Amino acid sequence: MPELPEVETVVRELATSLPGLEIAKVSVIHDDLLREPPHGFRNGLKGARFESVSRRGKNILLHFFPPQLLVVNLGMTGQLLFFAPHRGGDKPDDESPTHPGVVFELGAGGKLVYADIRRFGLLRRYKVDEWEAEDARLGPEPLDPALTPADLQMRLGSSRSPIRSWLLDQTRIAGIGNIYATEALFRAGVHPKRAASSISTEESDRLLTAIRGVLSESIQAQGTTLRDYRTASGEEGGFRSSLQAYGREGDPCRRCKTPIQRIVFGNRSAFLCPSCQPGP
DNA sequence: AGTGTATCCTGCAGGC
DNA sequence: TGCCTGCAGGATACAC
Repeated sequence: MPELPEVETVVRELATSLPGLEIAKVSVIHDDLLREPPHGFRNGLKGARFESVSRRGKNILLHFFPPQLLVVNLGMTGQLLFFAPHRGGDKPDDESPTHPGVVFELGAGGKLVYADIRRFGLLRRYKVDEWEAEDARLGPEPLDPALTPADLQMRLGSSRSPIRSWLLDQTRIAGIGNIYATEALFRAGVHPKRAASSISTEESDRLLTAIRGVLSESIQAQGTTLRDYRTASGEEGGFRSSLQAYGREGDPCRRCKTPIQRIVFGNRSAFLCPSCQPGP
């Protein structure tokens, strides 16, 4: 679930609540979520003050003072939940996540909880320059106006990989996952198995428009909840009912009524309308 | 350079 | 009710 719109939603919420708060205590429940020993992680973050929150691709960037970053990738089922300080009468048990992985107790009495059922997520600390090196490995942001249709086509031009695989590759373009790749290709009328290099100028224009449309509409709806995704305040995203292809195998295409088809390649399901998205 | 496969892990839906 | 299989938003590593 957590693709660009879901991550953006979480980031926007956290950006209104975390800055200025200090980490009072760190509890690591599942150390397989980290890339370093838990004691180093705890000691490195205790006393750190949140400065800002931002996003890069599908990564949540928590910026601290003194300068360092905590970069959170939600994997498949990760949640980053903010709990404001309690007042009398609250029942914390009702809102406690079922699969906490790391708990940050905040100076003001609130807490930030990373929860993750499958634990494919990752919490990594970086020095600022270390992160810059990682950042440089990611492709451009699809919503960045600096990315032009001509840029996209130039990047596509050199690759013979299927366009769906190309879109999922974070080093080529950052933030797109299986749901939004599926939806954008449907909107653009491009078959998921078409070679990236075979995409025409007109098609890459349509594709970029479709990518931006589906991502920004989903951000408006606070993302897509299939099962586990929640915003930082625990809400479900509302974009699921707007999906036109993803998960709709056998259902009629909303444009032409042809049954939506499911195919599998690259170890992932792809959904398409065989009529609106003619084969490679 | 690409692709197919496997891995990490848990939970749920569907078939029997 | 229970057991089994397949499948899931992601990232990465491997052999070919």
